[in-house]
Amino acid sequence: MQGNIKKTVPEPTLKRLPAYLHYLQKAREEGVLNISAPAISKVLNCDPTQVVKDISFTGAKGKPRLGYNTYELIHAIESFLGFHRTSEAFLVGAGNLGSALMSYQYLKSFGLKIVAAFDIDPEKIGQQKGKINVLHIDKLQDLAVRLKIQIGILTTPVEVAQEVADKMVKCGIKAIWNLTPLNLSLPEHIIIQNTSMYSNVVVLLKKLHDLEKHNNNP
Amino acid sequence: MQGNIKKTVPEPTLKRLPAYLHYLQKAREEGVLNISAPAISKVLNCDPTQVVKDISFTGAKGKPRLGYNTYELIHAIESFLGFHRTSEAFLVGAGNLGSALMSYQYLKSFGLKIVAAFDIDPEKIGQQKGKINVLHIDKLQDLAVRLKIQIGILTTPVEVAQEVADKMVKCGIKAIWNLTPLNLSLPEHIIIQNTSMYSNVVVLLKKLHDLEKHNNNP
DNA sequence: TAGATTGTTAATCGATTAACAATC
DNA sequence: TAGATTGTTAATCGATTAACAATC
Repeated sequence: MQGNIKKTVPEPTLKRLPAYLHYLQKAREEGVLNISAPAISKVLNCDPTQVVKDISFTGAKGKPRLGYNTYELIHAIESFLGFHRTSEAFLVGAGNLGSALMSYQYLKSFGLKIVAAFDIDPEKIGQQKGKINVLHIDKLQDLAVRLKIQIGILTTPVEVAQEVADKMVKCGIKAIWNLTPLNLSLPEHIIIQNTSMYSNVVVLLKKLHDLEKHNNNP
Repeated sequence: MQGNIKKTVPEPTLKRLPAYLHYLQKAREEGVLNISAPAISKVLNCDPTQVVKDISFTGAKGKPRLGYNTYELIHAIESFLGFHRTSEAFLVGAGNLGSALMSYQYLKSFGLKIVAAFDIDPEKIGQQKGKINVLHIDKLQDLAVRLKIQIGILTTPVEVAQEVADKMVKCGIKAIWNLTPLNLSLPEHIIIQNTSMYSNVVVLLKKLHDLEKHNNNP
C-alpha cells in the first residue's frame, strides 16, 4: 500500500478547521456558492496560504481563480473531522463547568454526545441539565460497560480527578477529556486531552504585564 | 542597555510553568528543601531538559547535583508569572461557564480577581456566585471606567459575543479573555486570549477515530 | 573523587510562511 | 488573454531535544 502514506495532521490545523467551517456554514446560508482561501483568511484574520494548506488535508479540491465549492468544502471538512458520526460520552462532575458542557448544544454538531452525567452530590442527582440526567457515580461502571462508552469527560474538583479518571479507565473508557488542572497519571494507551483554562489566564496576564512594562520604557 | 535583551518566553513554557509550580507547592508542604529538574519531569511525565530550560526563563538558579531550592524556585516562578500582583477583571455572561469561573477560587492565586459580573437576565441579576455580584450590563461602562478595569472575561452566548466585546473596548478594557468560539474582530492594540474548549473536542475525537482506524488495519 | 545535575550551545523536528508553476 | 487562486515544494522560523562542558 505505497501511495497510502497519510501525513499526520498538525494539531493547530485540527483546531483551525472548525473556525473555517463555522464561517463557511454562514456563507452557505447566505447563498455563496464558491469561496476562496483568501476570502476565508480575510474574515478570520489569518494567513491565506495557511488556509489553503489546512484545507488540503481534508482532501477538498478547489479551482484556481474560483476557489472551492462551498457545499463541497463544508462536506469535506465535516467528514474529515468526523462530524457525521457521533461518539457517546459520560461526564463526571455536574458542577458549573459540567453543566456548561451539558447545556452546550453545539457539542453534538462536533460529533460528541453526552449521554449521562454523574456526581455524588444528592442535590444534583436526579436533576436534568440540557436534557441529560445526573446519576449517582455508583452507576458509572455498570452503565459504561453496558453502553460501551469510550469517552469520559472529567469536570470534577481537582481533589478527586485522579480517582475518577482511574475509575473511568476501569470501565473501559479509552479517551478522557480532562478539564481539571491536574496532570493525570494513566496507562499509556489511554488518550488524554487536557483543557486547562487557567493556563490561558497565565498567558493573558503575562501579555498584559509585558505591555505595561513596555509602555513604561518606550 | 546592551545586556538587557530579554528573550520572549515561548507560550508553551508559560503554560507549563504553573504545572511545575503546583507540584513544587505540594513538595514544599511535605518539607522537601531541594528539588531537581529530573524529579519534576518524572512526576509530570515530561522531558527533564525541557524543565531545566523552562525554569531558566524565570531566572532561578540551581546547583548541579542538588537541584533547586524549593522555596526559591517557587518564588522565582510566581514572581516571573506575576502571581504576586493581582489584576482585576469584569466578567460578562453569568451562565454556567461564567459561574464556573466565578466559583473557581484558584483564579486569585494566578493573579486574576473577578470583581463583578454582568448579565441581562433579570433572574441572575442580584445573585451572588462565589461572592461575586451579578449586575445589569448597563452598569458595565460606568463601573469599568471608574474602577479602571483592564481585563474583560467573555462568557456570553456566541450570538452577542462581538457586541459585548465592542462594549468592553469602549470601556477602556485592554485585554479580553474570550471563552466563546467566536473569532472576535477588535482593534489591533487589544490583547485577545481565545480559549475555545470545543477545539479540544475535535482533537480528542480525531485521535480516537485514528486509533480505531489503526486497530482495524493493523 | 565520581557522578549526577545545571546551564548553555548545537542539532533536530515540526509548523508556518514564502515562492512559484499550473490552471481556470 | 490576463490575472487571481490553487497546490506543491522550498525556506524560514520557533520550539523541542540532544550534546556536553562546568560544577557542586
